[in-house]
Amino acid sequence: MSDTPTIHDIAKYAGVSLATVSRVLREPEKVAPVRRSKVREAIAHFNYVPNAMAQQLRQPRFRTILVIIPDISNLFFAEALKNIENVAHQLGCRILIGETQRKQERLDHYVELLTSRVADGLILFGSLLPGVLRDSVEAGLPLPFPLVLAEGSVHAANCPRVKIDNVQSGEMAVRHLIASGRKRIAMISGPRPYTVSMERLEGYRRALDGAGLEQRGDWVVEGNFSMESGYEAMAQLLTCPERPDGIFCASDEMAIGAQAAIREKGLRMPDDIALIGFDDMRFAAYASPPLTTIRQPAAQMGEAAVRMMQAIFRGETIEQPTIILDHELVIRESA
Amino acid sequence: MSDTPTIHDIAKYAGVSLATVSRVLREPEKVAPVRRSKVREAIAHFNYVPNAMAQQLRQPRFRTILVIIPDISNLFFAEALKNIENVAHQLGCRILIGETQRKQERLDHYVELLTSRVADGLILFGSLLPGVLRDSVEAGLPLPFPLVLAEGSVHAANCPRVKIDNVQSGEMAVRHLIASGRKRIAMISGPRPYTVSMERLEGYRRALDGAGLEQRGDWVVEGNFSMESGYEAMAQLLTCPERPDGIFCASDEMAIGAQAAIREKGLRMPDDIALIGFDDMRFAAYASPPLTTIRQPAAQMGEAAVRMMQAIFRGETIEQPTIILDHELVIRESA
DNA sequence: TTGAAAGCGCTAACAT
DNA sequence: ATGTTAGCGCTTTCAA
Repeated sequence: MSDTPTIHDIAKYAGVSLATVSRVLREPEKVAPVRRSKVREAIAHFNYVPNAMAQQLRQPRFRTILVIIPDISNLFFAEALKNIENVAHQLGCRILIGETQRKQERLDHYVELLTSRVADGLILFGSLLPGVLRDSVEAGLPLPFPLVLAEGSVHAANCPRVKIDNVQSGEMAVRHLIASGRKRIAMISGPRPYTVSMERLEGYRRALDGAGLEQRGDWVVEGNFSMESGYEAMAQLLTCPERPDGIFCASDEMAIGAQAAIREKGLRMPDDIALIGFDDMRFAAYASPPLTTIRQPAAQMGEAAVRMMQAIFRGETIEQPTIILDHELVIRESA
Repeated sequence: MSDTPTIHDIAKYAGVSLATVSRVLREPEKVAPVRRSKVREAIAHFNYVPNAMAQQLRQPRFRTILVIIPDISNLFFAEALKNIENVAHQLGCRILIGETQRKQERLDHYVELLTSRVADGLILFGSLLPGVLRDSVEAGLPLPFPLVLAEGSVHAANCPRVKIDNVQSGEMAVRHLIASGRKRIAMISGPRPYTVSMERLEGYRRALDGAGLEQRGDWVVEGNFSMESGYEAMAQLLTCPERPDGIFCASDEMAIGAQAAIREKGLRMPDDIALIGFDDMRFAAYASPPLTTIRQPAAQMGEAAVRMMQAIFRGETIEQPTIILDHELVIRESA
């Protein structure tokens, strides 16, 4: 924790000018070998590393991407994040992570990192929109900083985004339930204000309409994507006069909560109740019974988002401003 | 994405000097109301936000903490991280997160953020030690930057750290198994090189010794903390000529994998095999059967680490350089 | 090939 | 109460 050496120290020690030290650092071939090694020696001696702030100030390079997610302990985001880190690493840029806990205030706080130029671009997961962006995004106005929307929940005019087709995948899930002969199909949906929730619910409705199956108000109960809420929603569903024989959960977490409620009642899956989740997170295969689910490609989503951001940084025109990734039905044993 | 205004633009627009603008920003009461509002108007007009790099360069405040964890999709770390974010927020400092995936190379890459002063301090989870620190930490030499060790796995002389007592908690887990009458107790341990793994294993040994119970080489199998490895380790344990009737898993993830293997064999928990995990992560309560486990206070650990870092920043002398947090036995249904 | 000097955007003495 | 000025640590013309 001793005092940090600056370029001056190096210059003095090596008996050269600041400019020479700087050159050794970034275009060493332009410095005579003798001095070059003198400088290198000094650098080694002081254990010198240039101050990144100062470098950045003088010669701004795009480099830091802020990634905002609603909840860091949600495995879907964790998985996406992981790949974002990986790809960003390769591409030589830095990742900053912010967790909003779905609070507007925290989101806005993080977004200050962009306006104050600590970060150069934003990859935004979740359904909240930063206050500063509210007007511009909706109206399709130019944005104050590079932005990529991920998981596709915010309604934004022409902003680059990467998502899956939530209504189609919701429909696919419910169709699978229908194909196995279920007639009384319920849904544990995501929280109401979020578009992902609404889209998956829409998929559920379409599948039911398509098959001419009954739809009842008390067969749709709203959770908040957590296991706890899944458990409670399922408990409630189990009290319905017409007990459902198939359940579509808008997230695997909720499905795992629901499974616990079903097991507690001594009911069997899929015999008594078939259950399908959404995400295919790491735990799905180890659930009891192993969870049938719709796979959302978290890793790919992360990668695509970073690549889009890079393209924006480079000033390339984005040929495909919204990328829709493939979802996939993963059949295990719960349905 | 238009050109960013600087303090000059504001000054010119408001017809005042740079200094006045700067003052309005940080000590507004020292500026006459008329000009103050003129400046504020200009700020609003340009939508001006000071460049954080430049601020930081001029007036360095300790503010950014780098948190390095092995695996972001491991819920234990996710949980700790969450609280770190929260506390740091309150304390007005920024968090950068780095994931090493247990690779020395990635760790060292992240540590450059410290030497180049993008970050001001490091909270290090996991058992890897950055290359730059190897000598100094072991020898107890002064460190090149503020460091707090969390989860207590690295052997470091007198570096501030926060951990739990892994051997005692391992012992507690196994004692619980013994108390329920188990005689043939196996362990699915963490990976060998890590001290946390070794300490929990030591706890297992002590408990067995204390009770005079048999210890067999094939009753200890090594996993890597993942569900997959837990599943495989359990499958292996199930082939032992003397089948264990109690299992201590060094992580809940491995325990959940092990549960799947046990269920597949049609064995019942805890009747045929009692199982105890470690961590008490979010999924433990929803496992089948709900997992008995040792609770590791992830959130507290995060909070304590941040507070220690703050103390170092402030130059306070740390009265208690190593904080040992309490673990706790959480009895559910698997043992 | 090298060095002097002018900034990058901001803050804080020091004057006034 | 306000403005002038000298940096923070670095990069990059521009001369030499």
